Amino acid sequence: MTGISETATAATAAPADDATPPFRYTAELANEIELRWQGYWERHGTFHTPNPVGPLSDGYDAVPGEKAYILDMFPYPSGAGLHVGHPLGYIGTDVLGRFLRMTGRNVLHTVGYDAFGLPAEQYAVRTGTHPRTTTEANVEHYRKQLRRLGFAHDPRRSVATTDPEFFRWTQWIFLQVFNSWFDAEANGGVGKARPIAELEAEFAAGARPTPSEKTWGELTFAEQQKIIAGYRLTYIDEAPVNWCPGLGTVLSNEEVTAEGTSEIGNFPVFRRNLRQWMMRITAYADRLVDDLDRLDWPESVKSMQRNWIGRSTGAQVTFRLDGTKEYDDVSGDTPSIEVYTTRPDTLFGATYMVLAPENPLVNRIVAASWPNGTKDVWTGGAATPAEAVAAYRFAASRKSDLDRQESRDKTGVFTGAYAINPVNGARLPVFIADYVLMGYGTGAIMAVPAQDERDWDFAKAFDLPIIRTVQPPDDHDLDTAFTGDGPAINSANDDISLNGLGVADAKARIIDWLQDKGFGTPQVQYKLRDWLFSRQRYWGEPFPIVYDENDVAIPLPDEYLPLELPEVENYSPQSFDPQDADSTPVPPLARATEWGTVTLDLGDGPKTYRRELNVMPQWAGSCWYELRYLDPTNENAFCDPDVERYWMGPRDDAAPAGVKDPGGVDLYVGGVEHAVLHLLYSRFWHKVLYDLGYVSSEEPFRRLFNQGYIQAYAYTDERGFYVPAEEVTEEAPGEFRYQGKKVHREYGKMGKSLNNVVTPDAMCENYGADTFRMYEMAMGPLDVSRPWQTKDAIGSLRYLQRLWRVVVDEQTGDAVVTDEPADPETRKLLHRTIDGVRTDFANMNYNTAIAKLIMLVNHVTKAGGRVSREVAEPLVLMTAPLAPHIAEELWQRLGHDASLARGPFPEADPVLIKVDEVEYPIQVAGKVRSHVTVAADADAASIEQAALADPRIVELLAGAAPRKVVVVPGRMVSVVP
RNA sequence: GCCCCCGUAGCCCAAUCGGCAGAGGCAGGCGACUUAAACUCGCCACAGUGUGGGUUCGAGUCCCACCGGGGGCACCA
Repeated sequence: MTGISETATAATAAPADDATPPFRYTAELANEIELRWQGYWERHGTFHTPNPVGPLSDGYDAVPGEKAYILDMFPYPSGAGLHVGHPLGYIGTDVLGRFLRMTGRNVLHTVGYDAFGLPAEQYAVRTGTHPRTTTEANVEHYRKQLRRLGFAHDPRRSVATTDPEFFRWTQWIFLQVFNSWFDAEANGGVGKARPIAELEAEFAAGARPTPSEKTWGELTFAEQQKIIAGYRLTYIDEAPVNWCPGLGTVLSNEEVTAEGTSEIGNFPVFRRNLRQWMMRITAYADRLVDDLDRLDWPESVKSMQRNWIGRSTGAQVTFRLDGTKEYDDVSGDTPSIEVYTTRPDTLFGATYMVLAPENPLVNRIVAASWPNGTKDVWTGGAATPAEAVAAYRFAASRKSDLDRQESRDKTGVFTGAYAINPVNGARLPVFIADYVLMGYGTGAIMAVPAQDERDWDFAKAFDLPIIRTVQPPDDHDLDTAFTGDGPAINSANDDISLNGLGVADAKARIIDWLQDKGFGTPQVQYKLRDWLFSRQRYWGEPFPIVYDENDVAIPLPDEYLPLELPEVENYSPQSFDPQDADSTPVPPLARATEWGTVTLDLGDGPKTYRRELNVMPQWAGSCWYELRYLDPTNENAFCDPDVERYWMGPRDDAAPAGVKDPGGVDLYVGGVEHAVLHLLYSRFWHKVLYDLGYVSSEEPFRRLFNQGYIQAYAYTDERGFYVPAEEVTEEAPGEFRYQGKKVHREYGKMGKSLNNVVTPDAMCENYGADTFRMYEMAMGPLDVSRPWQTKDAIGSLRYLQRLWRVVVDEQTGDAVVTDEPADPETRKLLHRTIDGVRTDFANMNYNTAIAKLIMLVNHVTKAGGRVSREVAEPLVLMTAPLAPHIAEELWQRLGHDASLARGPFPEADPVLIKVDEVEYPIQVAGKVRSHVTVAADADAASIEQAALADPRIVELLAGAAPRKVVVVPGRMVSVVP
């Protein structure tokens, strides 16, 4: 925890002094007004949003219009508190929510806290403070900071994932997932989750055969459960996982960077086989990809998810090994190699094969000695294939993922074995090489160097033949592979010819043939792996699972929820040397020895059970929090189905034509960094809940918007130390000084270590929350990143001061508007402004809305004299979503008793927006030469006539008839001489 | 290496379907107010749209190439 107001602030609004008029809108006055109205809103429950049914339904009958569910990605409450970058999205959603509420919508908007997580735990490890203590203090601090900004949040709906009343349902949902399996046949092959009980019934009835000799009834409970575990949507598996000794925990694939380090802390991550909880997210891979098309999301996020799921279609093909070697060591069968390929059309061009070094098949196929025809480069210098393979495997095992990436040079050794190409009987030498990964496909490939760059490189390095089976275009560099489309060549046997076919047709033809002959089948592959769900940490949700004497995982019955964390002496997972790949995780809960075993009566008398000692990852709570906001006090369900249907249910009119609306939150705003973590996990959980009938929406977030980041300049002195950014001055363009000395400017994040943090607290103190909100929205469109410049905020303060003076006399504090009507010009401007501001707000174009408001204020200010109420009131109302406190204050001073939170919002008179005359620019030879003013409803012919009659144009044409005249009604006239 | 997004005034940003490059703000200059300064108010100036081609009557906007910035992916067969 740090002090938040220690930041020095050089540029601030000038303080009020004796010379300042007594009722000027200064920072001091703004602060007084803001605190007062925040108190008012809280006392009156102004932003309590009614549900259609249930305990929060008070006031629902008075709701005038449609609902709108607006959501921010909830924050992790860190000890450092907020800086000015954090609230950007929250202000954006607040402005929209306030605007919609003023126009009659029932707006649900609140904020909660993603409060389980590593920092509080690491702080606990260092200081012994319970993570709950730290977390609750941080949440309190965040609440205060956010409250000060005047958000129209429903405070009753704010939850924290660490509340037992919240994680009780996180655990409950986990159990629903545990008690479900994915029936891929269901729903016309789309597949859906179904209760495990239905699966057990199928086994028991014999409708589904057991994978053993015995019938279901003959199997023991433990044996049955072992079979069932292979179906559950969450299950324990011994599998290669990402073990991060530096953090003392395992991590999901999504939490590991491409460099093979942990996303948090940047520690090395190692692949280890460990027993861990997994979530069968891969069962949903198709739906997760396909349903992206139904979402109103940024294309970049969609493409990141598509990429992560990595669906590809191709074929699995069987290559028989050349049967000259004795393979009767195990089964007597001649082994074969299964490969996955997306290019079965290139089968005729396969010239060798590669197994991943870790592929278990390697042991069986290694030849006793180098066969005839073995080239020197294939042997790795070893005397026998076995030696070469052993040496290569050893070397490969020593390479980290990072090492593998650093060099793309192709390495490998020959196994001494040959496989037979099913399409032409060619003998293909089988290699092992680390460019083939065990974790994808079958861990084996057919290599087609002519149509694959990697295979090309390997073939060149190992002197292997290259056969082109797709005709490259004439301009193709013949020293490279050709991976594009083209007619097949060299691709025929006695039975089938692909020659002349394009890639797609050739694929279809050969797959049919392979299937016909029993050599292969069509196959879909995914990069997505199951989600590793357990963590060796303390500060997370405990699994509601116990184990019986046979190690069978038993779900805790509902009445045992929430299962709370035990008190422990020491919060740290066992700590390890970050480089120690062979260490083994030990969860902190293992220290709670009494808690770890428990005697329960789960139906067959009291028995002793062992508890699960891992906890859930931080993503668990954020997988469903948007549902809890809807019905936060419900003790019987995570959310009432009627409430969910009202706020998130699918609606025909919410999707573009031809798209079946999946439902979900109407607008979800947050940073792009969650593109494949939170946003993929929560979609998965939501789909399970949908399949099980708990929610009516198929997707959690119908529309997603990524806000930009507020970045900041940082300055280093000649020693390289960061100096306080707020005290740096620009002496000349590009020349920056701190205390007279030159400093060097950098651009990037805002952070304590860069000495450039500006807090919302400081902005409120020096300008007021309304100015701060206004400035953040005026800086540019919400989705664009921009640099923070504290001094620029003065412009927003000036606007609010002018608005204030429109209503209030700075000397007396009295309202000064007149009841005289506005002059026609002002009235027209007003209605054009209303029209534009409405559109801009609805599209979240706040910067342009602000520009229009400033124009109107400047217009009436410039005119001098008292401003008509007819203009002043709409101005105040239109400013309200952006700067709600001053707007409430002025609204009251204009004589209104009620809050403006529910409107009215001004409406533009269509008659007044209409223009009756249009000034057309006239271009001659593409250059603007003159202007002519014509009635707005004039037809093209009369516009042309007027333009050609213009003296300047007559002069330019000098009597010649124009070759062509282009008239764009409402726009311009172009004359081609 | 591949893919995506963005380059408009000193700075942050506007500019419907391709139709007069400027809405707004900051900074700057001049002036009013002030004993003075700050605040406030008024007025003013400032770019031809990263570069080079192309399409068009007309290009900031569309197409191609390149340069600069940001992001994603990176042996996924």
